Amino acid sequence: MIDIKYLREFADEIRCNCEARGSKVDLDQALAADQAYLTLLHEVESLRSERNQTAEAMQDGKADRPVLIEKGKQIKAALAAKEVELRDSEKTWHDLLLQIPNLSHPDTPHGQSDADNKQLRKVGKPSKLVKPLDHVALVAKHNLADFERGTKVSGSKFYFLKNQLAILDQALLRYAVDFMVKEGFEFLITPDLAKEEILLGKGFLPRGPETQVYYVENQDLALIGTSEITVLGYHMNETLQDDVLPKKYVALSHCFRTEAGSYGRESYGFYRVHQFSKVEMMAFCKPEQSEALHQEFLSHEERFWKSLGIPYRVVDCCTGDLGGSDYRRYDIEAWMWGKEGGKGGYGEVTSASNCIDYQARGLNIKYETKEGERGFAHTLNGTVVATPRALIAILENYQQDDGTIKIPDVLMPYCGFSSIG
RNA sequence: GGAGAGGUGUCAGAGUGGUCGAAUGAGCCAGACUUGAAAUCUGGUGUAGCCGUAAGGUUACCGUGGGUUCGAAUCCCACCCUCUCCGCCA
Repeated sequence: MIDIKYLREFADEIRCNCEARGSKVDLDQALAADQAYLTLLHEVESLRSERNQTAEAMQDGKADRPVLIEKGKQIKAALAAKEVELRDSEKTWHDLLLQIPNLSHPDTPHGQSDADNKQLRKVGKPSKLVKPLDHVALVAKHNLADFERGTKVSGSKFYFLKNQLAILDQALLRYAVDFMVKEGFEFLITPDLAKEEILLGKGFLPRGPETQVYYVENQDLALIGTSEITVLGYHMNETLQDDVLPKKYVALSHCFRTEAGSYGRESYGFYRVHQFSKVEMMAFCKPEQSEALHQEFLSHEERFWKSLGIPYRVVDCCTGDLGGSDYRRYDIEAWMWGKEGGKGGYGEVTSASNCIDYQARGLNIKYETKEGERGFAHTLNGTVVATPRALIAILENYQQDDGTIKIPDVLMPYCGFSSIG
């Protein structure tokens, strides 16, 4: 959530930022709602003050009791009506406020969509293959997954992982966890469901036609789309002492996304599915620490993908491609032979975001220094690896001309085999 | 799932209709005493919104949400959570 005081003071800057990000929120409406809310707040508070004074006058017993009681009744009635107005007004105001996206880093490239993202570097080269297959063909060739039965059991975009690929999936997740634990990250396996209030605090849009979230019927629960939600919730309503900051976690969870409205080539095979597993970095820190931590996250991601031997590129996401809570985001895109109709291309495998205080404000996560300085913490998140999407990159880049698939060196100890087929 | 107990400030723990943002103790901070420390003494010590240059004022917060009342930490209702016992279960 954006800082309302900042909005009041720098409305024009926010307006420009909303435009750059392609946000449809009506700022004037939000500002008007804020004014209306404040006016009502003053009215309600002065009525409450009057009520309190009347009740106090009652105690000393000097005044005329029946008169005071009558006055109290009148205040009560007036207050009841105003409080309803106040509550409505607050909801309107809050709903609008939630739609305002985060500020953008000054160096963030301007653009409309992911096509305008700025490539920072390319690392590694795709190996030369006579006739590279895409992962769907490789999976079929080696009996590594079952999409048809996934659909039969759970619907489209569900799958079963099978045999060596299922082992590889586990190996990759475990390798990623070990990789981050070595860096001093605290390991969490989180719940796969979270309360709706946490999703709201994080700034996810609530139940509605555009939602990406699976809700549990008759319960205040949703399946998480990322462990970012549960790890943020972990410190919700807490004040973190600065001697423990930055706090760095590596979290493992399943992730569930409805992927409403996404069809076609981008959802081919494992690329876009309803359920996946993800190893995610999360950090909570003081404001002055977040930029360096963001770079650190990116460097962990790059070292991880380099260690797998997968060619990739890094992009600095443009304003139009940023999520609502992102202040700045870097994506790593891995080489995949199945992209661009078999010619090969880069597909997103990680993203690292600095959300500054946007998420912390919504979830009430603060920091406090010994000197007594208090404020909202900064939060960051970054993917280490998500499966099965990452498996696409491994299968397609490690296939050999003889039809077998090699296992990346670093994963062999986790797999117990060195090739498939 | 059943029975019982309970949820109050950093912690422990009082408070059963007004004088309670909340006793008392501990902790913490500052000061006094001391060569230093301990002990002792004195003072201070929650968060957030709004108004205000500030001093300060005001509102809200005693698990959550409703209700009763002129007035609620205190009474009523619902829910959540914790603990103990029983049952069930990977």
